Amino acid sequence: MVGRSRTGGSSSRLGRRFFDRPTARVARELLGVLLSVGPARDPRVVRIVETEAYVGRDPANHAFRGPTRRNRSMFGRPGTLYVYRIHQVVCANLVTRPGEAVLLRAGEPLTPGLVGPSGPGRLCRSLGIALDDDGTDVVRGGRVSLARRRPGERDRGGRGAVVAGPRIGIRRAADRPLRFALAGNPWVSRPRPPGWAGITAASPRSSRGGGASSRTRTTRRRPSGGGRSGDRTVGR
DNA sequence: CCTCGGATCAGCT
DNA sequence: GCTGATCCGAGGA
Repeated sequence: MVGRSRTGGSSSRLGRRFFDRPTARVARELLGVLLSVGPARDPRVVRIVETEAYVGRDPANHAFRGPTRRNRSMFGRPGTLYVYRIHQVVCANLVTRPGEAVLLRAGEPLTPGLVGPSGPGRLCRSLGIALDDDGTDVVRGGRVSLARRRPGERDRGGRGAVVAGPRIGIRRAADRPLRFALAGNPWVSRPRPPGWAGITAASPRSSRGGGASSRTRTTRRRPSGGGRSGDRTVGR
């Protein structure tokens, strides 16, 4: 389901307007969107399958206490990339409105060889997103860009069922479900949101709208040795 | 300056 | 399922 013809625009690239909307909604609609990083001739691409919204008046939001040197990107234009470091990894967010953003938590690898895009830190490491990319405007398009589909590719029409739940690693996040994921997608990080299991597991008449679960593979296989680190220092 | 704790992840029980 | 590595940012003294 999902309107396949909402194609008001001609370009598949996400524009400023897409991001300049309520954060939770942007987070939800980013599911299914293609995220590309690197040179146009050889980009690393994933399909976003899990996100989290960080809204205003939320203590867990990095921008909660106003602008600082670290979070200044969060006050940039809608579509600005906010990359921060935690422990030893980096996480990427897309700014919606000033002081609010969407954390990219996981992606389904579309580029051969891409590994471990499950989890915000792994997603960045796999794609090659670094602190250098902080402040990038993905609407203008550069090393990092977002699109509904690949160039010349046909519209897939629909992203499948979406499940929501509390955010990961946030205390008292029980207020409302701001974590979104594609139901049944094997690349969604754990713990899985409520409703996830119901889609793939035991559900007599679950086959509703196409087997999102056709891929009965191990959730997180690690091609140790083959795919390699995927850490290949991307450009510059 | 010092303290606290984290939008994580890997590894072990 | 739980713990610890690891280290920087933010805030208070």
